[in-house]
Amino acid sequence: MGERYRQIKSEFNFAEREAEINRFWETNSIFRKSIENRKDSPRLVFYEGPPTANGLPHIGHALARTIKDSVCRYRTMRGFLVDRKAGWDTHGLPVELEVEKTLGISTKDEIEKMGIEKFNAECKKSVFKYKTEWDEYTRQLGYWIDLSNPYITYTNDYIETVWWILRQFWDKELLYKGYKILPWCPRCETALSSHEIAQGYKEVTDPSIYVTMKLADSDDTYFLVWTTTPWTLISNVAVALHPLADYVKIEHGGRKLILAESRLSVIDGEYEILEKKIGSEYAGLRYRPLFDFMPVEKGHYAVTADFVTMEDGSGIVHIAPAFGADDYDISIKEGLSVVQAVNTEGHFVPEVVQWAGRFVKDADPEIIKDLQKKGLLYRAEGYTHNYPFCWRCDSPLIYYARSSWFIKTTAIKDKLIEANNGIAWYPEEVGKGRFGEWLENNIDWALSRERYWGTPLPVWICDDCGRQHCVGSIEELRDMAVKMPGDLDLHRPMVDNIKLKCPECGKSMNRVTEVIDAWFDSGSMPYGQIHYPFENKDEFETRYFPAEFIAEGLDQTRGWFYSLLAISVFISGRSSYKSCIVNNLVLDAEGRKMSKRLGNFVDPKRLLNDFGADAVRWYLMSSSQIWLPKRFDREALVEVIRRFFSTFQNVYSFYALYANIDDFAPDPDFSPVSGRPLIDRWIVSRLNSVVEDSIAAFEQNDMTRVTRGVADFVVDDLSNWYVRRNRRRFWGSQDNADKKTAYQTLFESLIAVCKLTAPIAPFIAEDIYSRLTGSLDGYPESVHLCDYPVFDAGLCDKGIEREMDIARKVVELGRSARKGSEVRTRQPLARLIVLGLSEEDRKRLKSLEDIVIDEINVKELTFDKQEETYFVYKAEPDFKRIGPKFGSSANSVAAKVKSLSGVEVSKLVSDGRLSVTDGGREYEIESEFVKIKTVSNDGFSVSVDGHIKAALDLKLDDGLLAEGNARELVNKIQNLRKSAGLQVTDRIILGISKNAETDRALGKFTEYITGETLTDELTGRTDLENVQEFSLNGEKTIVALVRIK
RNA sequence: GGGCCUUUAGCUCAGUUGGUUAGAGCGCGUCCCUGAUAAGGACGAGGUCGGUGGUUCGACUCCACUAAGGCCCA
Repeated sequence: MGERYRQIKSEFNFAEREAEINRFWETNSIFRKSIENRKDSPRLVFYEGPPTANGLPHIGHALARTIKDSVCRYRTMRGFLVDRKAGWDTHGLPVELEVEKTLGISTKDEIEKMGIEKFNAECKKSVFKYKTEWDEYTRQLGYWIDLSNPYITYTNDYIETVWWILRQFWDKELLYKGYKILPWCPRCETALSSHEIAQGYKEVTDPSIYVTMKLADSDDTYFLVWTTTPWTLISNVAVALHPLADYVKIEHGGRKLILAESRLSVIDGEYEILEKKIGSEYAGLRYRPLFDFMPVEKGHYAVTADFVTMEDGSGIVHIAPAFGADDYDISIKEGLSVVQAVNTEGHFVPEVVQWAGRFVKDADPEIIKDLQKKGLLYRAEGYTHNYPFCWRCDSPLIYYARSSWFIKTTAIKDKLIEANNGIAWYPEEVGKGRFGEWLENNIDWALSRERYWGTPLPVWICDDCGRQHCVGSIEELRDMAVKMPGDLDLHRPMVDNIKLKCPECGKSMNRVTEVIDAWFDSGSMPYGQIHYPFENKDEFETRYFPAEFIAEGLDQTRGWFYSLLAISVFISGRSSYKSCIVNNLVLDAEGRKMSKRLGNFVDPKRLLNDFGADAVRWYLMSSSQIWLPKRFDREALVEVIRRFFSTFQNVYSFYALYANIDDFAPDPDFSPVSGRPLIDRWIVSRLNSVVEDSIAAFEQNDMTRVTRGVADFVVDDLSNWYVRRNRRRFWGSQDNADKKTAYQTLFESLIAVCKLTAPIAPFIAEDIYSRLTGSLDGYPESVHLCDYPVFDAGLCDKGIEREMDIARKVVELGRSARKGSEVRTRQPLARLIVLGLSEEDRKRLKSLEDIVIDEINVKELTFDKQEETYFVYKAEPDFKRIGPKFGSSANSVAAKVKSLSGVEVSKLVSDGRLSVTDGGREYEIESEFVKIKTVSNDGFSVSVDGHIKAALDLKLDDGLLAEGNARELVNKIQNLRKSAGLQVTDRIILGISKNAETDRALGKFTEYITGETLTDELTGRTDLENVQEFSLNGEKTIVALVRIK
């Protein structure tokens, strides 16, 4: 026997097979060839969102990467050149945090003490801490991306591009220094930008307290003031009321309180309203401060502000300009003092003697207690709301007045919105909804970070004349530098040490100390990855920009999607990506977010080892739409293997088993599809329909539809119908044309399935493909070097598909009827009668009658219209419906329904209603009131599906019984052969005991029995080596056999 | 408080422009097949399509309100 097609070993393991394929790809540079192959083809630009390698990859990365890889592979197979350059995001707080942890330090003081140079050196080392794991993960997942030449955001080239971009903003006066209230991380001691705080909202319960502030010129009147941040009370300078809202002064518990009328519900117990005024009438009223740690030059009186709401609190809010954007704006307007009782680490300053050095949030309970002691606390409770936390270190953020550098994105807001409208978002809602909303509410990008490991902000300021200059290239730096270091590294502290000569006054200029938001780095990657414009300037628009697509998780909406858009809209006037595929989170099996706290992370490495990358990839694409939150389900993953992969492999194994015996080599010229049998033309047509739909789905980035369509085809059509129906064609020992045609059709189908599957399950596709083509000439060495299948309308015949649908439907009905009759399939029956088909469908079915006859094991397929010959309709009352309609007479109606004749029920079914008279009363029965059943007439077994009915004629005659017995005997003999351990090719001597039933079988079917069972000698002996006794139609029967050596 | 999304069988999910009887896989039950065989297949049970109201001859589908959950933002 030849081994033209390598069989799949039964002990094979997915992960091992994939490792082997990976070696094949690497040894033969398949990835590189897949790109070089297309060197004369149109380019399709793809951008890789850079991960950070100082954390381990998780299952969510597998989702985004599978999408990216599948689309890129698909596009390559469709004839595009798709460059895929990897990238690493290397700057920023997460890196610094990791290093602090390793060094056992936690403040900026400690960093500066050890020296920025040393600290940054550690950061640089730490950046690729898990690079090995990432590379291995990438490889194991089968993610084809060029890891050999990645862009790295910390290189001088990359930073130079970022500087150049910043310089463009500078020249347009869109890079500025401002003083604003910013979300501030007290642990990291730096401000965060809006897209950073967007990453870290959490629901928490904070104190919600009402304090009383005594009016300055009254002994018993107080403002009732609400706040959720007690620690800011120490920096209080004013209280604010809504100018137009109604406020009341009430007598309550022995004192007078002022609060909003609509917030009186916060008062516990009795009160009396003394006066009612609008907010503005209280403006200017002075009050006595709760605390006097901090001097206040101007303040401690009531102001009015539109932002005061009547939704919660008392309608009077406390104002601390240093800790709230609204508060700060008011203070500017009113000229109030800004009191800052908190340092950059979030601790109280020394002046706040009582709590000096305490972290403000920790001091809250004590402050509340203190107020209570002084009798100034009216009420304290909890307030549950979403509060921002640092997205990396998890500290609660505080709003804090700070100077910072900004990019004036609000100046290009309209352009951002316009550019966004031109992006094709998948799914659409993300772009139009979530991202669009975000852009509508755009605020300036807080760019600077008072940190160490990042792209230094290239702004120098003259010590003397104050002139500011933004450096846009290394060359410019060199030109302006007083002294350049030899071995240039564009990081702190080396850059800090470079002084420039002021072009204005000639004095020395120093760099500002800030570095920039790492999101600006990653958003610069279309330019930075090729060192634009210092290199690749001319090819930029033709080869590198914009990307046809990018694909990342939903969490990048405010992150990378935004930074990419903001930068490219400004630099290039349009979006750097034409389409964007957005995937949702991978949740655990209970639908909860995977988190360290819950410990419910799925270990991706283990997953890949246990099930293989293909299964993980296919599962991620097929289980649900990628834009829905995905519940990770191990069982479903196993099911992918069982249903699709195993079936696919099984079909291959079947092909290989027989094609090896015949040493078959495909030759399409030998049998053009048009000349092949109907069932071959059918499977080819189905295949083409799947090709057409897969392409359409891929074009919409709908990988879910692709996977489902392909899997259904392989399982339902190719395996369960085409192969099963055609087994006998492959068995024949003669080498005839029909067998070759069957091989040819199955070969072509398998090759096509390999190609269809290749983008999403690249390993199994490659494996089967290489087994199929390994011994053949003229095939590319890898499925990934092939073109994606092309839809051939000429081979797609919806008529044939419709025919087969009907045939399969009738077969199903026949089986159902078999089941109802309890006549086993082995017993042939005379005929199956089909009713309810149109003339056209009858004709269609007739052409496939052999299939139906064979599947149902009947001698004949006929058609009829006379339903009553085979079954009668029977109506059963549906009490749930009849009851409400007929009330007390429901029972008599039900009885009438039961007594309806078959003819009457037919009429009811066809007309939907039936007029009846019952006990002199006339009414209508509607078809909704009854459940319709069919009852087979004697001698028939009927099954119904909609308007199609199939009736099995149960009459048996001698001939049918004889054949049934023969088949029963064959079945028993085959079982015996198997249990005796015989090979399928072993010849035997067979003995069958003598009785009426075996005589009947042997009378006509001796040849059939001996042929099927490979019997050389048939005897009546029952004392052979292997014996089986059973009942044949009630007669005790013995079969015995022995292998002929 | 705002935006977006989800809700269909015990579980995971389909359900195309509104159209006869709402589907699949798993699980469950009952069987069949035995030359793809430590495979394969069939049949069956199981659903008031989150709820209420509306539009329509007709609603899982469109509209309004509402409930629960998720993500994001204030």
